[in-house]
Amino acid sequence: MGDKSIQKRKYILETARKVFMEKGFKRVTMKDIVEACDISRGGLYLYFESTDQIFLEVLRMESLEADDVFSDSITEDATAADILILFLKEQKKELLRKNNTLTQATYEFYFEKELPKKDNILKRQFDSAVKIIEKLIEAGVENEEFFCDDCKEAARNIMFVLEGLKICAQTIGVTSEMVDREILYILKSLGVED
Amino acid sequence: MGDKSIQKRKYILETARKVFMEKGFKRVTMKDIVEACDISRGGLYLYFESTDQIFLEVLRMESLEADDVFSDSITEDATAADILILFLKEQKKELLRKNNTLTQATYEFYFEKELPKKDNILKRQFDSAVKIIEKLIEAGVENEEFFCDDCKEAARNIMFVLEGLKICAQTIGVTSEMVDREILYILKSLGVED
DNA sequence: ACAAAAAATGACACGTATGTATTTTTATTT
DNA sequence: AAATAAAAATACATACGTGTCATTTTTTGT
Repeated sequence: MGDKSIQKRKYILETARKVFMEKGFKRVTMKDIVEACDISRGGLYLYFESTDQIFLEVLRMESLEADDVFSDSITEDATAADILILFLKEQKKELLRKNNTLTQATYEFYFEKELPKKDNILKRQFDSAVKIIEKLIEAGVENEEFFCDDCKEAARNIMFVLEGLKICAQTIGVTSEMVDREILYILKSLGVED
Repeated sequence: MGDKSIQKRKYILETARKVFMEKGFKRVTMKDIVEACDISRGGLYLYFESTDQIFLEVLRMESLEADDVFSDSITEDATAADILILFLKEQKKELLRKNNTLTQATYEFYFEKELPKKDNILKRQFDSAVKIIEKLIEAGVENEEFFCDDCKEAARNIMFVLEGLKICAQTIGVTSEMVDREILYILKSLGVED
């Protein structure tokens, strides 16, 4: 596979990502991707053999980028509380994005595929986020910024709340104010008085 | 529509419910329901005009039953903490049920239909659960069982955690221990020491 | 028991998604 | 520039889901 082929593969993935963002996972067909990429049906099969494969690769791209944003923010020179707030604000922005269909698409994909619950991209993302938040809280406790008995559990709790907000945003809708209240509640539970 | 028709309608809905529980929403076709009910394609269309309609009615049934279970538990003669623990245990049982595909199906349905976020069954269920938990916490605060500044926000927080656990159970998997730890965390945040 | 009405059936026509195989176009090599 | 290889496009065969409709079966009333 030549350099040009690799470029085209990448182009297809990027275009497909947009399609998934517009339509979710289940409503995207090979035809949709073909049309978005302005290539032929047969051509697409030369690069990918199913929408599943395409979506998985899109997800992989996505998770790499997410990690980057994450590590960028924690290398900032700020207090633990600052970083946590930054992180929560970032999450808020993400989960309030109108028609955040890539999130939907991910859920749909996992629902349909009945993937192994033990080892999948989502789980790895979740676990790594928990670890980072845990470290953050530990640092905050050292600094006496936070008060917390069980940092790991506190970190997990934050992630569950965020997941809850995310799915609610996609189904019953959440307002900016609701998210803010949750963020305040989280901070207060760590003993942060604003 | 005679009494017999009503019976048959009910029979179809109950059978369809099982099908949705096995396959989710998106993978269920009229054919699946027809075969499960052991009736003909045309016959089904006499009672329902789409899988959407069937699913919505199944959901409605479900939400009515859920309300019943709920009010049963709060009429018990017990302390606020007891009732809250009972409720959380009930939720735990529900969310750990292997292949809880009706939950999945509900999400899939809401993803696909892009229903009004303001007024839908899920939202009504969520809001009513928040209200009940809020009342419960208020009662607990009166009793000095709980400590809590903002009962409404605490109630909302509990619901978001539960929603987070629910979606995680369906995608990345959660263990019984993880749920227990969350329940303890919730109780501790209300000042309950076990 | 028979006619009329109601309910149920199964086949049909239509649309759409998939994957492959053949043909055509484009690129590469000598 | 011709021959060969690679890439892309098109057409095709298959499969499946939907909704309707003519026909058959069952139920109901007299």
